[in-house]
Amino acid sequence: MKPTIYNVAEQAGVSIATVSKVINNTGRISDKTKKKVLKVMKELNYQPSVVASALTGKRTQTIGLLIPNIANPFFAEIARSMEDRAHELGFSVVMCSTDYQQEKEEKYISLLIRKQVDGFILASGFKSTHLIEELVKQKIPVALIAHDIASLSLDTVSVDDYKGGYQAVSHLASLGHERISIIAEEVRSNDDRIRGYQDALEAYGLIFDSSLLTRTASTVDAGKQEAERLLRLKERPTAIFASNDILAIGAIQGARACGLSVPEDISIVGFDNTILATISDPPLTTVAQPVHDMGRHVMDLLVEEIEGKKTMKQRMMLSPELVVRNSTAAPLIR
Amino acid sequence: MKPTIYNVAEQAGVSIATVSKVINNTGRISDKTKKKVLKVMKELNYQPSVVASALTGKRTQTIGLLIPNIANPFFAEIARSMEDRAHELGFSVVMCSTDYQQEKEEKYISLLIRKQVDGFILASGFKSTHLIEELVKQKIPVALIAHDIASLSLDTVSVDDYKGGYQAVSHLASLGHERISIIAEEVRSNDDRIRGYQDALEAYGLIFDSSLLTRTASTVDAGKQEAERLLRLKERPTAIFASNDILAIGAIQGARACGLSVPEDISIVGFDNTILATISDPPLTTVAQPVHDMGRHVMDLLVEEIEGKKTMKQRMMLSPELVVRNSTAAPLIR
DNA sequence: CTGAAAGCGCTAACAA
DNA sequence: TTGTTAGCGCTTTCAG
Repeated sequence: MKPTIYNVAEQAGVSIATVSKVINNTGRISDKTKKKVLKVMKELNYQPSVVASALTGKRTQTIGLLIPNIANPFFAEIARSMEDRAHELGFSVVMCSTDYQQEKEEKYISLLIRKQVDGFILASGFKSTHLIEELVKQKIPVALIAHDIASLSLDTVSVDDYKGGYQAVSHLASLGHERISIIAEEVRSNDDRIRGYQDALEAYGLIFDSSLLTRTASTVDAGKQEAERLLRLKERPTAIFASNDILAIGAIQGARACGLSVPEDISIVGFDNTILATISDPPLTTVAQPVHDMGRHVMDLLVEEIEGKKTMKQRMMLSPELVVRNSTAAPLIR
Repeated sequence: MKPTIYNVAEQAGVSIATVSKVINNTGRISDKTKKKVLKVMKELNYQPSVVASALTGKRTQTIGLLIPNIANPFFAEIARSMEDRAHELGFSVVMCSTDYQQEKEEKYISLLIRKQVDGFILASGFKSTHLIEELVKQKIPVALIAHDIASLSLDTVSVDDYKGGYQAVSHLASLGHERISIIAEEVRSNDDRIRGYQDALEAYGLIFDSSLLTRTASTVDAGKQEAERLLRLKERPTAIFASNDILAIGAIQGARACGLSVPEDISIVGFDNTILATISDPPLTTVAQPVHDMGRHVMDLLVEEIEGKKTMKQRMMLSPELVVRNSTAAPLIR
């Protein structure tokens, strides 16, 4: 059997209260007995039970992470950064892929509540706002990553999507492109990227042509289809801003399918700067989200919340950064 | 406060024992009281505490997953399939990325033991064999995925690496390639892929040239470097078998850096069939691991073990399957 | 068919 | 400085 606090107490000739105190470093214990207890714990290879301690009202030291899909590189990379920070702070993370289904969101939240997780991190794509309100009502700490919900006052870490869109399009416009198309994903965060796109156009004196704006699901194929469609327009764009790397890679494929080469005939910029951007051919110019910082910061916010050393909810909006690679160039003179 | 079993007992006018029985569907309860209790549970929105029940010796319904890095697409995809099956079976999974560091392996295992996970799944790249033995000794269920440890009798689901290597190289040889190189990752599972490579060569009457065999770390850059080196050999290979998609993509880049085009001048095949293979340019011919089945099967094995309905450890070796895309072709006649 | 009561391993007053 | 004790929320005999 695994040793319990009773075993070490007995072995050390003290009470369980004393053992508990040395485990948690609380109360005042003489050096001598402390040393003795520590020694016995080591000898018995005693590991305090988190379960038992959680039952007395302490934390489970685990946090629930709800993301759309861990198999998506962007989310996997964010998850990794959160996991690392969580471990540094003494927490474990249980992962739940929701596939954007409210049914799963609900199921996993209630499951994790029963398991007494100390808090939740909800990634972009989380739809069930009413569940968040419920959590707040139950005083369960929640933080948002990679999206913001204006109507709710929550700890939030997101990226400045407007700025990201603006940067991407400015880059293209400053290269000399005048017909710039956008392929956006069908999610809320993309609204800001689109606004950034529009404002950048305007800043460069370009007119916004709604036939150059298209929204679709986030798959390589969808990106390819849309790009092909756009490139078959009578007045085709010379540049495409895709709202994530997957769509951008689809767009590259679409361009090639139309017999165009990237970046000579058409420039393409993505968003996220996932591993996909580095291995694409040509390497993708893309707007990088500071994934590492984002993960670290939400976890910090959430844990502070959990440990009660916070008075206010905090929203952090980090800046994206354009990473120029080889999928963009000046348009050919024609 | 969250309602407890006492609240519902009181509200329903029965004892907590009765409530417990209806929760767990144990013992014999009259339909009438059962219905009443159920009703009260619903009214109070009662959720039994997993923590409390775990303390009485029941399961925590959570399993620990140790993988090298969730940000690596191959592991992310496997993790996803395991997560799905776990949820279907009523378990949660907590993820731990070990970065191939024994220090982390040890830390996470001991952490999860304290949290009373019901079992562990250790993915390829797990090094600390002694820790596994320790788990076995403590009667904690363990299963292995994507690798096998011959010396240990464990539930294991892996892929036939030998066969995968054989398939990859057979494909190349049957296309007419005679100088086939291999870039392998520095991990044990790759030994079998190399044996498959060698045997396939022999089967096609080709001689094994050790200068065409190289081992390296698994990064795009390493793949590129090695490919460049190989392609600068006086008698350069006309095909490269890379032992995973990342290396293969690096190899494609290396080939291009040497002014060669894929697959016209050089054929390249990868391994894993991750998302990377589908977005690479050209799309990568690669050996697919049946990730979905693998995840499902380990989880099934582990859970059976956890629930004690198993008498023997089981090893499953699934077959890989060659997926032919556009990175391979017959060599040019010269 | 139902309930009383003894734990599960640990924490936190409160005494001593 | 150390120990006694009453829970935490649930499961499980064992009586009734």
